[in-house]
Amino acid sequence: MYTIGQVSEMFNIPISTLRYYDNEGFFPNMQRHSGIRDFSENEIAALRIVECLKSSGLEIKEIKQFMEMTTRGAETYEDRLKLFEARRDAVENEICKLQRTLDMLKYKCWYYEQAIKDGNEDNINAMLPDKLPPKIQKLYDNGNQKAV
Amino acid sequence: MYTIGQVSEMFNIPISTLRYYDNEGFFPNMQRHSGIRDFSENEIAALRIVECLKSSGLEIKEIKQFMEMTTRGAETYEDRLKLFEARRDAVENEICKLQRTLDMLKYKCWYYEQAIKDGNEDNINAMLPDKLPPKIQKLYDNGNQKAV
DNA sequence: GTAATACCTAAAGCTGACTTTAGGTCAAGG
DNA sequence: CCTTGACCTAAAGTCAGCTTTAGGTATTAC
Repeated sequence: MYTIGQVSEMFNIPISTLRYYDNEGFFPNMQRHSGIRDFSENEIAALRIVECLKSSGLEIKEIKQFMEMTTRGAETYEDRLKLFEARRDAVENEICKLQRTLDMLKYKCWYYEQAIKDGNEDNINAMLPDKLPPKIQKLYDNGNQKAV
Repeated sequence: MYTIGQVSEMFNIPISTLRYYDNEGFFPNMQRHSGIRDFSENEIAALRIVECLKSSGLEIKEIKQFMEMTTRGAETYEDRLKLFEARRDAVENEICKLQRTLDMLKYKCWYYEQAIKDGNEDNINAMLPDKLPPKIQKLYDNGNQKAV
């Protein structure tokens, strides 16, 4: 059993945010003693799922809906599976997108290293769009790919 | 040369957003003819950089500062390099974090597949926290890792 | 016995990133 | 010649996700 202050420290989440989450219904079974919240292992587990769903890009109101599902037991297993599958696919997609962003950023690092050496951007710009050194060309092309 | 409507179509960005970006100073050298914006290859390139910096997690006002730097020429090469290096590191970090999220989501998919087969979560919960099938255990452990 | 600390609520406030509104210009088509 | 469509501006509005404020209770520390 933990107090809100302890959970705040453990997870590095402001107390105000934990109370906000509680108001949103993220801890449907949380107990209280004389008004004070009791975070049990149950709520800790819920919070971990909340963090996971949040970093997968799910909105607060959708997390709320998921928490409602968990209170409805076995009849929502299928829906919950579908939700996690959709989140899994979304995150896989997001990782691909970030990989392209990363390649673009690496290209830009190379670009400015060269510009610093040369004192200007003329040499580099003369190589665009397809006469860059092979490794850099790859970063550049990959970084400029359109989303699928 | 493109009109705002053409750029909007090309990039799938609302016209209102392009005008907002212009007001924020993202196209410092854009020309106009009798009030109407002329997007040249220059602005197209700027927009690509904006998109890249945005998906790296940079805020609008910081993108604005970057655009100011580009207008100050060679004296800001070092600063621009530092910015891109910082963004590169941030995105590498974000990809790692999303990889952990992804493992957690995959674990949850397995979890609900099992729950559907079993009709309840009892068998699975009896395996927690360290008696899961090896592959699943890996996803679970990795997904529960704390950020570095 | 009073002061500091950790908890509580409801409601208002804030920030970022747009988007919508209300009103206007200008060129081409029927 | 008038209406349709694509452009323009400044300013107000929206939405998510918190955070702050104002006011209160309960326990421990000196």
